[in-house]
Amino acid sequence: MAGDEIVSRRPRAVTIKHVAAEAGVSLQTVSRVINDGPNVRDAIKQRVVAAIEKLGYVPSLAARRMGGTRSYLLLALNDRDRTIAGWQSGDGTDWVDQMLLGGMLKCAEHGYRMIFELVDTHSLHVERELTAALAALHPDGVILTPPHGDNPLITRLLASRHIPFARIGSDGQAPGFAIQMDDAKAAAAATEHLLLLGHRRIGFITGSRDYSLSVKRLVGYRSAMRGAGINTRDLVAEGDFTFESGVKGSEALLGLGEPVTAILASSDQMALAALNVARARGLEVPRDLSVVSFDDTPIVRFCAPPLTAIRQPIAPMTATAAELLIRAANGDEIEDGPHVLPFELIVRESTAAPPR
Amino acid sequence: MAGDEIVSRRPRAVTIKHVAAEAGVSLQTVSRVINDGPNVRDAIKQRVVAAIEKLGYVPSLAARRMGGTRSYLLLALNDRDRTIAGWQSGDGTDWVDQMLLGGMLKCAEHGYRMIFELVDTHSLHVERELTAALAALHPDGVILTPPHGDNPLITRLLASRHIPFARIGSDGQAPGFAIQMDDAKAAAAATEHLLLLGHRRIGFITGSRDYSLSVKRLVGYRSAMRGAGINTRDLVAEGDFTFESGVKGSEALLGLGEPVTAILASSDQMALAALNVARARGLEVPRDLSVVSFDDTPIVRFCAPPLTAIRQPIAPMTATAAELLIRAANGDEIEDGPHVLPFELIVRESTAAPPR
DNA sequence: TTGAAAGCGCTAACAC
DNA sequence: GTGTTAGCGCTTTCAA
Repeated sequence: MAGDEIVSRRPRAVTIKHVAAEAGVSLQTVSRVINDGPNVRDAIKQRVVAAIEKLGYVPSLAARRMGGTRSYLLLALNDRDRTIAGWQSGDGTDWVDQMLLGGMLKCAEHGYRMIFELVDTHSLHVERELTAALAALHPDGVILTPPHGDNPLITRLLASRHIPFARIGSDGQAPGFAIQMDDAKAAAAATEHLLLLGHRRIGFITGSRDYSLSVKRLVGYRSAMRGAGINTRDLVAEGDFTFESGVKGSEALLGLGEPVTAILASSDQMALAALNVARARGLEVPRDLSVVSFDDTPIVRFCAPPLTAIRQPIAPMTATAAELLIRAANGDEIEDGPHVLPFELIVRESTAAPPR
Repeated sequence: MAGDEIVSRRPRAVTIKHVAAEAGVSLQTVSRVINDGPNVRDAIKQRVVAAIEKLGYVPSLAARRMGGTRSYLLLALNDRDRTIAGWQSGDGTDWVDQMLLGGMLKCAEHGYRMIFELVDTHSLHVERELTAALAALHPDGVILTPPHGDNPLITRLLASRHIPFARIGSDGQAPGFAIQMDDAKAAAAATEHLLLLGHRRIGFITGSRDYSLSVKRLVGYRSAMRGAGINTRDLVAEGDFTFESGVKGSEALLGLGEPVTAILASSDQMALAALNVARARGLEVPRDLSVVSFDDTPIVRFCAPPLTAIRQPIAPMTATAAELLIRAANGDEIEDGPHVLPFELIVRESTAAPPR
């Protein structure tokens, strides 16, 4: 170990200086090459690139953030309570996974990282929590998932600080990039699928009021029903996406004087609940009752019977969010939204013609 | 907007300077308070804390990393191919979610963040990929999930750079903190559960050879069978955790001259495959065939019938990993491992006495 | 027990 | 086109 006294405690990594020395140019020139800046002759660029290759140089995010105006970080915000509850109960929802799939991979393409955080949308401290995360990380953009995109405390704070943000599954009439699927059209499509099978008593279980998309889905369902000349007065049950609320809603709809023959549920958990309630009442799905889910999560594919469902493009929406934010950080002009991504109606074995 | 010319383009956040000025002390004193350092009188500490509160100051991670020796970042590494394939196919595995649950929340307790990355364990570029992530982020520690913890290219690189790392589900005889459940004992427990029900022809489908825990599970199964005086010569099928390999393995085991009456599968996907193969052969579970899964993921709870399964403590293991790494970054002495966390055998409806 | 000075690795602004 | 300088917000080191 002779000579090792010279080795500093903090092992020095390859920095821009080493590259500059290796290529025989100034720091600034290396910086320009890294950032694809103008005013570098091709020959020099080659030399720098070669030096970077040779030394295996990768710039430090922290240093870039300190020197410059960007952090190469995107912050993805999810609702704390709902997310943790879902993880702990193992509810089988893959929202977060799909977000990672879309967001992480898109970030990686551009040298960005996506950092996941949980904040309490209902807490009085939302602003404090968010401020703290912003101060610690200085993200170049923030991705808001429902219901955060509909929370004015959050959107106003972000807007006032001029931090670009994207709202997934949230309305177009506000600051921030709106990225959505057409929830109304999706609900209408699901309803029409049931109408086409011959159903007329089609019940709808809504999502939580915190989510603007809950309303849009209800609107889509109502318009499809109205188009078929059916009154929906007694056919709507209020839910909040949870299994329990799905149980309540299903029982209400199946306990009507003239019970429903089909249930369109605004979440996978509520659809599963409908399945359970039906079974408890001796109803067979889809023979006696058709069920449609609004989430196409793994469990609705593996449950018995596999459920007909609307597939939300969560990964593509998150990828789009990341891309818009990165482009915004690059100073690009972004086309006006809302950015609407296509849904899919996936027909499986939980829907059939009504009994009789 | 008069006076706004003074506002810089880059909106200045609250920094340590502001806090120092507000409290009437030097930067250094504020830094000491933030870092819980020694040599600060209580009265002064109070003043600083009050100033921090008042201004809503939160230190910038990037600046702390630049100035000091730590980044307050932990890097969690997952296998790229397997993870992405799982996300895209919606296989219902909640490994990543459970890691986030355990890791993120533990990090948050200590002002740390966990950053998720995917690297290709089989690629020739593992080292390049990992080096790049290390250079960009300078994490204070790395969490390795299977099979990365068993990849010497990765562990050696980390060890040589003196970056603390934790290996989840990997063996104790190597550098890095080993965090595991007792895979052998778990396999034995599952086997004994089946033996107790009266089974003797118990088939086992192994996991991928890349994973050291695959071997340990096989060992546990074998020892339990040996204890019951049963020869396992024809009872072991090789799988790789995937559904397809589960189909193959199940078919082999059910196609034996004297077919198995129970299958212990090393993953949820393979257990599901066993269920499918059984159904295709007109076998009813658990009447004609018992099935035990080695993952307790949401789908094995929602499938029909819900599967008896070993529950791996993924969230607690990840939390432990994060905690050990953070303590290591704090310079604490860490007790010798391996750190073994308890598993659970959860009996559901897929296991019963053998036919006849 | 406190403060002052230096420097981390990079980018921005400007000079050449 | 290219290089020089200053400074980002902290921690470290050393002096007081």
